[in-house]
Amino acid sequence: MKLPKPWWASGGLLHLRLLLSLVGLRVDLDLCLLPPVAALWEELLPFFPTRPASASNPFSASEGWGRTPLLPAKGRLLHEVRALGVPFIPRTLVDAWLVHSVATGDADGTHGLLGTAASSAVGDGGQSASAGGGDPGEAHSSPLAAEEEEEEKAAEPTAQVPDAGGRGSQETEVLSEKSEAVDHSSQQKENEEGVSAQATSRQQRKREENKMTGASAWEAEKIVEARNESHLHWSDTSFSLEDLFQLLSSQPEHSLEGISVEDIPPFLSSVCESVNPSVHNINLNQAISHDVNLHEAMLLCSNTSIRDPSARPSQAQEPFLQLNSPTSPQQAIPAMSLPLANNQMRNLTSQDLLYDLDSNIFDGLNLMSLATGFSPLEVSQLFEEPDSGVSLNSSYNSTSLTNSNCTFDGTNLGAVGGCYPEPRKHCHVDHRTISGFHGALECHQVFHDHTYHLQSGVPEATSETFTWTGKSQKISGCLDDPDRNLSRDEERAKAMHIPFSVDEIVHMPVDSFNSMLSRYYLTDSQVSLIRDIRRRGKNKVAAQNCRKRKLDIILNLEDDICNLQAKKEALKSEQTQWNKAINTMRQKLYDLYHNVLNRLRDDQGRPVNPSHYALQYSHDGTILIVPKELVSSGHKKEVPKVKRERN
DNA sequence: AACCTCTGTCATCGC
DNA sequence: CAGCGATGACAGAGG
Repeated sequence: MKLPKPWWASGGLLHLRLLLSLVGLRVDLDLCLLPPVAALWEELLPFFPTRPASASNPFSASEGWGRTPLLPAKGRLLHEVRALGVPFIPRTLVDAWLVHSVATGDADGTHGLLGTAASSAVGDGGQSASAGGGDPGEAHSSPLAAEEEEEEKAAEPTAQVPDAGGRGSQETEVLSEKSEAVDHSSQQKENEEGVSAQATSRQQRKREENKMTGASAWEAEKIVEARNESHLHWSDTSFSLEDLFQLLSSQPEHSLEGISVEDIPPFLSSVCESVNPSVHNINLNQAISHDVNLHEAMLLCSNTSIRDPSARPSQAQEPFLQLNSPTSPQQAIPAMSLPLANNQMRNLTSQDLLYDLDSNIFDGLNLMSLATGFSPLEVSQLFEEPDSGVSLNSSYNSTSLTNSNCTFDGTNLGAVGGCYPEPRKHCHVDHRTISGFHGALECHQVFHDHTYHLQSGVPEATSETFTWTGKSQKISGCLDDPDRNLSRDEERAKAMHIPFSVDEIVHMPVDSFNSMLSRYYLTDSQVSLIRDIRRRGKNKVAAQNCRKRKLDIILNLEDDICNLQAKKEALKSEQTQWNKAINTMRQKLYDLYHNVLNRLRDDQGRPVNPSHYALQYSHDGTILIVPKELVSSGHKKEVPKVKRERN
């Protein structure tokens, strides 16, 4: 029978990963332990593009999607385990391997990953799993004998789906490596050659199966061990789609049961509902059939009602990269609405603000992604919840630095040229009152006029009329009073019979002043006094302007303090919201963790006690299911890699 | 009387 | 070099 082109060769594995992510099983568990996955496969399979038309049941071996000889290995392994009297009856190949390796005390090399310490651990786990029980009503009465029979049948030659350079070749290689001692690379190279490789692998498998049936028990055990080893290698690579089918088909009591979306772990549902509480039905079919990326798929439930995915096709792809992009921060967080306007985001702290936020928040996201096994992209979706209160686009009404016009250069200050601050004439500013401000948030926008009017030619701007405080007011009020108290210079000028007023002397232009001195006959003392009066007068105005500028600088600095404090408060509020979101995510992670562990079943269908097993995330991206005793006893490095998935 | 603020003045610097 | 503005420092007036 000519088999169709393996559809996983054209992106099927991506669909697999997408599906696993959708069902919240990014952690690569032993999938045969998870009946809902099989159910989900059954439901989602029609949406894969090149699914063979004849394969109405992908789990059926008769359609060419049959099981590999891995399953007989499992059967024999189970048989051995049962013969060893291990109380914990494994339901999966991995469990069988674990129990077998422990019970046989093979603690070295590949088999001894658990170590001797694992013996009691697994035993306890098995007992506790039996004792811990869970729901006895869910107990599956799956006789091992029937399973073994089925697996023995599965030892028959089955057509291996060719997969040029794919996982099929790896399996073929695995199956034949013990009997033929074929080099991996050469085998893979052969498989890449197409039909000839397919025929070769088939012949090798036949030979091995013949060996399996005809070999002695010792040989069979060696083969089992070899397969266990190869299974480790195989699991080191990844979990192929066909393997999934085979494992699922090895447990017919699970493969066809309970096909419903409800079997999907609640993680995705919670995510979608959190994004849009009104949307309760997850359109998984749409998510899959559209061949969307994971980000969009997880947002489909909300995109249909909230956003138009086509409106921002690029935003959904690399939000984190865009977020760190200094060019378009408003695009960086399209769905988030932090309480800062986009322009203010640029104006205020700009990239530093975003960087600080990113380093805190998205480090947290990345950490969470590490902890959960979800990508930061997926984790980030949780923060797009509209009810999270985290908003990047919501307007943040604060006085910005740009409005403060904190420019202290001489041009804006108007210092050069001797300008008076016009508003100061009409608005008496009590600096002590303003200085009493200690960063209260109710600080107002202060418009400081830094322009100082020219003194020259402006008689009202003289020292006598300048209404600053105290003495100046007294002086200005006595301008036209002949009995007013004269200033010292006025008194001196009056005593020296200077024919000009002090105001004229001070504010007269230099040329006019010089010509005036030349036109009148004046003694040297008079000229000296006139020059001193002019000098002191000008210096007095200059001192006033200087003090005014100094005051304005102080006021501007206080405004800056006010603005910065307001921003600080806003950032604190923002941080609080992010912390809430992180806590929400942490709780979801906790729930997901227990949800995954609760889906594990022992041989009697009872849930595995989550208190005895743990998901261990290693640095290389693998996720291990290990007994907690091993984790706590510090044998992490000896823990066998039950399953792994590489992102 | 002590303290503070305001103002004027001087000395100095830089343009 | 003179003129001028800016500014620190000081002193006196006034509160």
